[in-house]
Formats: sequence, C-alpha cells, structure tokens
Amino acid sequence: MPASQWSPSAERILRTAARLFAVHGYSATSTRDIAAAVGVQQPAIYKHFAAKDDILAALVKLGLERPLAVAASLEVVAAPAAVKLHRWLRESLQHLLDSPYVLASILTTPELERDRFAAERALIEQLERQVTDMITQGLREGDVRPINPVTGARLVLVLFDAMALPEFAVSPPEIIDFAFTALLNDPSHLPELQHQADSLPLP
Amino acid sequence: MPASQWSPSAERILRTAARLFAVHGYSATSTRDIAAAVGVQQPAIYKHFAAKDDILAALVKLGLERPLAVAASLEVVAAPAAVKLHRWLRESLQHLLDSPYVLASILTTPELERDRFAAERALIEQLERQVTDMITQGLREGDVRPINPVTGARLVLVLFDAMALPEFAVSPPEIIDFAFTALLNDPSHLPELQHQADSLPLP
DNA sequence: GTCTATATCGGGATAGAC
DNA sequence: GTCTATCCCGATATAGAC
Repeated sequence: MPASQWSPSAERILRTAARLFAVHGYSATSTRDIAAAVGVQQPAIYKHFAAKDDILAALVKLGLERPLAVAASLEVVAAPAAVKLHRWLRESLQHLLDSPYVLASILTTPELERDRFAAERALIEQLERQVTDMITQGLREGDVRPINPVTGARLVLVLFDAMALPEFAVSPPEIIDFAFTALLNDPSHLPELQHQADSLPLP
Repeated sequence: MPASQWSPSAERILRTAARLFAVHGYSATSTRDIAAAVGVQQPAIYKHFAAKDDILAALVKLGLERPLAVAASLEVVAAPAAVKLHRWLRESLQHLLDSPYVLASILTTPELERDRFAAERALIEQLERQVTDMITQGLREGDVRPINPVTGARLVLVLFDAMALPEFAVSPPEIIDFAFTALLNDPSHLPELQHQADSLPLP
C-alpha cells in the first residue's frame, strides 16, 4: 500500500521532493525549490511536514517498506534461499522503478548519516541483514558460490544505484541477470530458478 | 603523479574535504567544517581555492586522472580486451583505495549535475566510454558473455561505490571477482586472465 | 598565507491574515 | 491549507591588517 497514510497534497510534495533530491541531492534542494516545482509557496510545505528532514525520512520509509515486508514474508516460505533472493530482488527493483518516488539514490544519500536519521539507517541495516541471511542460506544449500555474505549483500545492494543513474538507466532484469550470474555456483540454473521464484506465494 | 600540482597546504585541504564530502555530502559540508578539520580559519581556504566548487572539481580530476590514463594506455596494448579490463579495474580500484582522497562516492555526488561541473561530468562520461569499449571488444573476442556493453559498463562502475560505504568496505579483489564472474562467458578462466592482466606492461 | 571583521545572500522555519 | 511577511541563522566569499 504506497503512501496511503499521506494526503494527496503531501504525496505531491513527496513525489516532487524525491525527484529533486535524486537529481540535485538532498542538501542542494531547498524547500523553495520543492514548493516551486509543486506550484505553491514555500511555507505551504510546512502544513504537511514539520521539517524538511521529515520529507527525506518519509521517502526512505516509503522506499524500504515493501522490500522489507517482502523479505520478511519470504523468510517463512519453504523454498531454496536462492529462489527467495531472486524473487525479493525482482520485487524490490520493480517497486523502486514503479514508484512515483525516485528512491534508489535517496537510500544512499550521505545526509542519512546524521543522528536525525538513525531510525532510517536502522531500516537500511535491517534490509542488509535480511539479504545477508538469504545469501548465507544459499551458500549452505550450495546454490551460492563461495563469497562473504556481507560482501555479497553489499554488492547486490549497490547495483540498485544503476537504476538511478542519469540518462538511460539499467533495467531490473539486467541487474538481476548480472547479480545472479555473479552469485550462483551454476548460472545455467538461472532460468529454472527464475521460474520457481515467479511461482513463490507472496501475501 | 598524484596532486603534484598542489601545494602541501592545498593537499591537506583536498584530503580533508574529500573525507568530509564522502561522509556528509558536498552541500552538507561547509567551508567552515573543512577549515576546522584542517585547523585553520575559514577564509584561509580561499588562498588555495577561489571557490568551494573548485575543491570538488579538483577532487574529481584527481580521482579520474589515473583510471583515464590507464585505460588510454591499455588501448594500444596488444592483448585480449578482457585481460585489459581486468588490469584496468584492479588499477582503478587500488588507486581509489590508496588515495588519501576518499573519492569513490565523490564521483557520484549529485551536485556534479550542475552546469559548473560540465567538464568533470565529461571526464566521467569518457571513462564510461572507455570501459564500454573494452566490454564491446571482449564480446567480439568471445570472452564476455552476451550483455549490453553500456549496461555492463554501468554495472561495473556502480560497484566502485561498494568501496565507499560506511563501516567495512568491500575490497578490490572481491569487487573484481564479482564483476568478472558476472561478465565472463567462462569464469573458470579468471585465474589465468588475472595472471595475464598482471603481466601487462603499463607505462 | 593566515588572521579578524564583515558583506551579502539564501535557507529553514514561524506568525498571522484570509 | 495557502498566502504574505518576516525572523534568524549559517553559508560563501571579500577586505584589509599583520
């Protein structure tokens, strides 16, 4: 359920801010820039968000809610970890792509290192742990080739940024193909794995 | 020759600014922050750099000079493109790692989209072309598996960011291993390819 | 080449009318 | 819930003494 808690006006602000943050960076985007792009005066923003930081925090939550929820629900599904990882990656990339909020680069913005965003960083770290766990499990099951699971998770997650680049972005299938060719012991299993991933039940 | 054109004082500013930019972001780092970390007063910066933007521009050039030069000199070496790409990747990752200037994340900072940094963006695009060319050639030679060369280049380049992450970063060998396993038709050739890459002559 | 002092501007945020 | 007007602060950059 995307942003159901936000009013239409707040959603417009979020969408507009996300685009500006992604292109120019968080600190380089002023609340006046956001307001102008939305078509209102600058103080109007503050009827929807108490502070500029709250806009960024909301965007991070919007971007991570689904990837976190998908990973959590896959945890209790009986299936090879490599299959679950594939499904998770596809869902997450597609979520970020479909989202009217341009989120991929927002999740790596350095401003998140500030204390104010400790809660948002915790969400990112939780997601890293979930991905790390899937890779660890895939290693035990023999599908994933020898790799430090933390390293593997980091490398998979940095690939998300390829969708956020200027000009023509890399598509989710291309990222999935690259990631799984790098991760699997036997990449020839990829089509079969892809098929199994598509049939996984997701609430 | 790293930063030979800069005075020792200017180098201290560059090193310090690079670290702060990488952690907090360019716009979120003030010239006062830089000066305080260097141990001088804020206006002292301006005896070495006419503007804050010039510091960022200098860092981008410092980070790209070597990768660009290595790629250019490899162009005229007679060797398989996959071997040259391997050597280029190792040199470039090591350069960024060894550099007292923390550069990986600086090369993707959104502020570079501003007109002021058109020249610096051009350098990045040139590097993307060089990598794309190596992948295209590797494809023709049969070493690289079917992939859009532009996509491949983008994915290889985003992996650089894995070295810049907070906490424990991913090491160059891990990135090389991941990238080439994803790129090669036959990853079992990787050790041999690595050996050949190490013996390539570099001026 | 570094200092103090300062000019100037833009940014985040609030007050209060409508 | 949006507007105008405004406050206050921090940021970049300059001037001029040492």
